[in-house]
Amino acid sequence: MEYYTEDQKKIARYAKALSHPVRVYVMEHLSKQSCCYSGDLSEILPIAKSTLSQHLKELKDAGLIQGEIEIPKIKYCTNNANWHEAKALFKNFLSI
Amino acid sequence: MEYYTEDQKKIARYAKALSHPVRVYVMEHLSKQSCCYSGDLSEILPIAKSTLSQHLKELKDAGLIQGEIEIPKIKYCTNNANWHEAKALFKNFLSI
DNA sequence: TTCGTTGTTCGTAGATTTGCGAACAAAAAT
DNA sequence: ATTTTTGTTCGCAAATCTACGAACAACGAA
Repeated sequence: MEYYTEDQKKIARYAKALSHPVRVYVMEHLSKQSCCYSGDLSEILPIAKSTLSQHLKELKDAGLIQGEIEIPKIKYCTNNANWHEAKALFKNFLSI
Repeated sequence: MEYYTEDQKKIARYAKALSHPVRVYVMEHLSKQSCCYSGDLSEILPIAKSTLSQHLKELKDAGLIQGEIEIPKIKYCTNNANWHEAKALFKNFLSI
């Protein structure tokens, strides 16, 4: 038996990914410049590198961002397909 | 030192409130009929009454809903001021 | 080869979340 | 006074989240 729609589950999943100020910050940052390096964020945010890495992994697991190796760094960009899906889902959900 | 803006913190707070399918379901349900009773939801959703009560409390603590005593029931309604704030914040954040 | 840079993964700790049933509280109905 | 209805709170367990430093991996530079 399915009690929740796929959309409801997706909204909850994306909302969970955005349920921490660091991750909201990152997504907002990426909205402005589409890509950035972990090191850039690490200099700005008051958290350990390892903690930041975990937050980025959380966003990556939710599909909102993706990493691209650019030796010796990793370039993080928004995953546009999923980001647009998230936007559309929220737009509908919030009846905006 | 403030690292995150108030808006970022609010978005994270509201997102956290919406980070579970049950709570997305409830808000969607309330969007359609503005108010409902805990018992109504309890008949629909496959969770214990006590668990549902916790989810409603979570939404209440986040400010998205409010309860009104209507003996012997409690009528839950959306908290319109905060729901609109949440909409506006997400709208801006998602650049919709 | 050794060093420096970048960022992940590991190990750990404490807090929070999710879930349930049982117990409880408030008030109307019998 | 007892029962019924409605929903919360308590007590507990398991899982997840957040955070840190230390250790590690990959690779270019010296």
